[in-house]
Amino acid sequence: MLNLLLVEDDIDLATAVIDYLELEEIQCDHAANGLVGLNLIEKNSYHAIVLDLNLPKMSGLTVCETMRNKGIDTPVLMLTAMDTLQDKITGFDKGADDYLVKPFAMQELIVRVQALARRRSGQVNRLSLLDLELDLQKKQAYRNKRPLKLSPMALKILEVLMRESPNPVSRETLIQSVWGDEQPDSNSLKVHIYNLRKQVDGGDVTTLLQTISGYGFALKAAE
Amino acid sequence: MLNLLLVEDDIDLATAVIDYLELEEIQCDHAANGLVGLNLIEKNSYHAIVLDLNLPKMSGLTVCETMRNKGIDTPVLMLTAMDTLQDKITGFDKGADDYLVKPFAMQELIVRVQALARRRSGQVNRLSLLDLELDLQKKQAYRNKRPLKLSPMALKILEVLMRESPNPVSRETLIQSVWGDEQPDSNSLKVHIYNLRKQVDGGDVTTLLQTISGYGFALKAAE
DNA sequence: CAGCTTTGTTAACCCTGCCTTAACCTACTC
DNA sequence: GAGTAGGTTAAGGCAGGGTTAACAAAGCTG
Repeated sequence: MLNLLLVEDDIDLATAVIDYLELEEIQCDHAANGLVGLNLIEKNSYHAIVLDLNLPKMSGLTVCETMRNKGIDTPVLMLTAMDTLQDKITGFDKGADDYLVKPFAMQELIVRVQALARRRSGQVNRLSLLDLELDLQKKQAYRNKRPLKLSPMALKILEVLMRESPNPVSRETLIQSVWGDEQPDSNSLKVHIYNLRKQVDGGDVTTLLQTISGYGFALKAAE
Repeated sequence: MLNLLLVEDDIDLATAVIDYLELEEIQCDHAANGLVGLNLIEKNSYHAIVLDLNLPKMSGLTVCETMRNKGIDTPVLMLTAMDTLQDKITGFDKGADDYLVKPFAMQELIVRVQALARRRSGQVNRLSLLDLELDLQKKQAYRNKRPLKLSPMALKILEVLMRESPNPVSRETLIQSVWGDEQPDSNSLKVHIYNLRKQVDGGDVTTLLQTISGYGFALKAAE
């Protein structure tokens, strides 16, 4: 299920959007000004953010720019009445992923947000990275067309890594997304990574599963 | 440099777009019908695809749907005169990432395509200073496009310096922001700065990491 | 249901690479 | 030429990551 944040000071519009999203079974937090929005963004993890630009306390542009500078890459859809070309260019320049001008059709907001969130929360049923492929329906991965023998848990880890590729995934988020809340209290992850690596990179020339020291792991071609 | 595919049967429009993209130094292949487009998509790898919907041989919607089913997840921007809500919903449903209605401003096409491509390549948030760049997601810095080999601690130091650039940072604040409260009681910082400098300025003409005698360090071009 | 296989967890150990530390070097100042 | 600030090197400790094996749990199979 999608988990959004709406940052919008017009209460009427905000409740309308939230009500509508609920019908679509989309969970949605709400912040009424820029500062509160930024705090929520830093504290929580959302699939996407719908951001009004004309906000009290801190403008939406500043919110977006600030979160990007802090390394938060959640997709942002800017929602505003400012419709000149220059406004749009500025919005994308500050790190927006999409830009929707008021007034808008509720349905369009929804499909655009879903499009933004889609890559991460997985409607795609086949992922690929160079010669590494993952078929999520068959639960089968291939390296260079050769099928890999992966345990269910190794598959989950591979899926998370491939979705984030080429960005690294921290140990915590990896553990969180694979084990959920109750986590093994030992080096299980190390062993799974080891086994995964043996399958993915074993015997092949180019190594894809890189260790990011002190942080986590990343799937990408070595630099 | 970006590498796009434009699938568009209106030759006048296509050449106009391509000419414009060239001014922005964006490389762009062109296909005049859906089938040719799909072939190119399968054969090559693009950063993003601009797809007209009303095409000879095979409609843009079919092209998009087919490539998604084959596991190709290149971002797609649909470009069409069909502007009803239902058209847009259908477009996103078939796997589009963005949807732009004709007529459109060339600049808007460009910024939207760039937004799609940068998200896919994971380059959403970067700090940069001349030819020195820091990708906060990848936890990777580049000098003149060459990746730098930095330890986790060197990376933290670089991040602090880049955020303050071109202002100098005092030793105390640098130590405070990297080590926090319990600090090494020796010349650790000196060594880290040395290693950092070797990576950042090593072998390059312009030095960026300047020493402010008696105070600290600054990242900027030499006077 | 017994025995086999597959999978996940845990512990133990090894090893690499990072951080610290100290010592020495250089340049500049008084 | 001693003092000081910063630069350069090398050594050692240690943590974190890699590797292995043993065991437990769960699934299959005859």
